Amino acid sequence: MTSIHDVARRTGVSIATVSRALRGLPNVSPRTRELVQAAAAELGYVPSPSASGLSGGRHRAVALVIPSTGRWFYNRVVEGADSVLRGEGFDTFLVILAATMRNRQDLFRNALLRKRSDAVIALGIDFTVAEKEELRDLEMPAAVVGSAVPGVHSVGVDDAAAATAAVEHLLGLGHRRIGHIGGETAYGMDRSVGEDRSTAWREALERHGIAPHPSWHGLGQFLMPPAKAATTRMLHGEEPPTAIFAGSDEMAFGVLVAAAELGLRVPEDLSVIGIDDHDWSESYGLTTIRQDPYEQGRTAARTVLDALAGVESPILTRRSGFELVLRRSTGPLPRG
Amino acid sequence: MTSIHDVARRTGVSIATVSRALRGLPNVSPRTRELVQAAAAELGYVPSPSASGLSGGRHRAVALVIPSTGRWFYNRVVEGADSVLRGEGFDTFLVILAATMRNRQDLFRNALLRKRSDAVIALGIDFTVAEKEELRDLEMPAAVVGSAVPGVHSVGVDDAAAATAAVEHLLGLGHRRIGHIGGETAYGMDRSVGEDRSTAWREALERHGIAPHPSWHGLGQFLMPPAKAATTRMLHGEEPPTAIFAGSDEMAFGVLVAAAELGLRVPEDLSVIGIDDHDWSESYGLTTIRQDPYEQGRTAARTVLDALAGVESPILTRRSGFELVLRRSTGPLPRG
DNA sequence: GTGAAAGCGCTAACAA
DNA sequence: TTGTTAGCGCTTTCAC
Repeated sequence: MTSIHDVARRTGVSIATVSRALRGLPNVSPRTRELVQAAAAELGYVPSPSASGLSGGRHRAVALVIPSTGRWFYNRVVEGADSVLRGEGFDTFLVILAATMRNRQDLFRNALLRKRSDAVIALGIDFTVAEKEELRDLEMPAAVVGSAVPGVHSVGVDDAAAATAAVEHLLGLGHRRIGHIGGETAYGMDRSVGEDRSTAWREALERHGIAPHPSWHGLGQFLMPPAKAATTRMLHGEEPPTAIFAGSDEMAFGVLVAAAELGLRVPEDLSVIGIDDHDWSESYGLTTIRQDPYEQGRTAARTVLDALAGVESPILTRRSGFELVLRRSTGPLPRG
Repeated sequence: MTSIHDVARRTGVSIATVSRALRGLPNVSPRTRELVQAAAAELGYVPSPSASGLSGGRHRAVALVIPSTGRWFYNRVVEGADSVLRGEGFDTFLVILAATMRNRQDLFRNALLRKRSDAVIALGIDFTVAEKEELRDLEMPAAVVGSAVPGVHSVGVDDAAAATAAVEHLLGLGHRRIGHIGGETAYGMDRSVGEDRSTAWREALERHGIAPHPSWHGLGQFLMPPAKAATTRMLHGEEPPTAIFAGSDEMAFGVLVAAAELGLRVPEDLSVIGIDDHDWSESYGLTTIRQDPYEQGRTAARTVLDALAGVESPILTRRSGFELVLRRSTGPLPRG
């Protein structure tokens, strides 16, 4: 494993100069810098993260905290964040909050995390009050993806607006009995995302003078199987809806499967809309509100990287865009 | 950030003793050890991975190399591996082989990876010959999940056997026109997994005197959308199959969606079987060959951890189990 | 059973 | 512009 000394020896300069040259610091003559860079490349030298972490406090790693690996959204964010991090020479290490609460004690106060990484990106997590404070008081850059935490950088769609757009689409098609499969109860999930979407659904209906029937609100935990089950129950209820707004595309898939099993045609008998534009949505012909988690991950990564570089942007809550994608799963309310 | 010195001061012993006590090394009196452990707990002391990495060469981290985050199988393996790693105090850091080849140069020779982690777990990767050698010659423990690499620890199902079981199931139901949606062409994937399954399909048919029609073999890239597209083409061909064996459940979902769109009833008009037992398969009523990637991840993690502890097991290729899970997507060939 | 001291490979003053 | 030096927080001889 070649060290900084090897590069120094090879170039005839001191290790301090090698360090400066390689990190792009000033006070290095262009010629020296070139020489050093050439030697480093030739020798395949890569600075030891342990050593620089110890001495300079820079570990060249950021922690990515996710509730689980099981949802499309998280995976996309992880890939997005990792792509810019790796591009800048940072490693990404994963903190998966398993179903067991164990890993979650003092989540952000956790010394290991702090001793190993330079920044934290946390996604879609239903933070406790204590955790929000920990996050805010963390002595390193942090960003959250999904929901806003006061005092911390965040990226995400405006959930209320996105959900409203979905419901308005159904209302515009003439539907009035509009059900909703929400995700707000899942453990460890960002509660506010699910709640904001559900609240927006309810309020949109009420604005149009519709009082949602209690059976129109099902709980899908942001997962396909429970969404399917909830939909089946809903469609068996009295006054079944003619349209369903699912809080995520994965839940919308569950709605579609449930409908198919009951022999309902989509969109003739039931219109379905989701949020996300999952990789599979086009194949399902699912109408949805598209958002871009990959880009959100990239933005979060850039934010913490900027902060590490001293470029502290004042913008705290960043809203990423969304758009309605029309496909085959929604249609006008048939004249009854 | 409390350091080893704080613990030493608090206990009145030297830092060397603290180090020994905490790591469970011999030559520490029981009483001292207790005192040290108590003080460490009280102070919330966690050894700095950078420092121990630098001095002792133990980083307490393992690299998890995955092609992408987009497939269920990988995610399950990652969660499984992470669960045991974290349990032993190791961090998991991710190396995602993006679609761009960039990250892949000298994959396992990559100094950064070696300077940061104690072991490597690589999954489902279509290794080049050079990479297989790098992996074998790596001066740290390694394990692969999915396919066997000669000379390296590996875990995975016997793909040929699992695929054969799937096809035999369809044959047993009387089907003879059995199509296959395979995954062997996807970039960056472990080619042998897809190929082994496809070969097994072909051989099973041939053993029964059936010459598979060329149109019966579609390419699904281990992803749902291309699997759906390939299925649609296959079912539109001459001599459409009465049953389809998909190389993974995600591809089987694509088959189901394609069939539904064409108005085919499952299993009356088309039987479908997959491999995996994906989280969603039960909701789809999909008959499948179940395997357990979570457990495979755990096994891989234990293997490298054992090796790090000096317990080098001689078993190189570990076969993990599979079983047929009967659901509603397969049925007897209707008498034509 | 325990401590002192030398390093691991870097970064960050401070000199020159 | 460059080099020297003192750590960063541990592990690991080697003494005691």
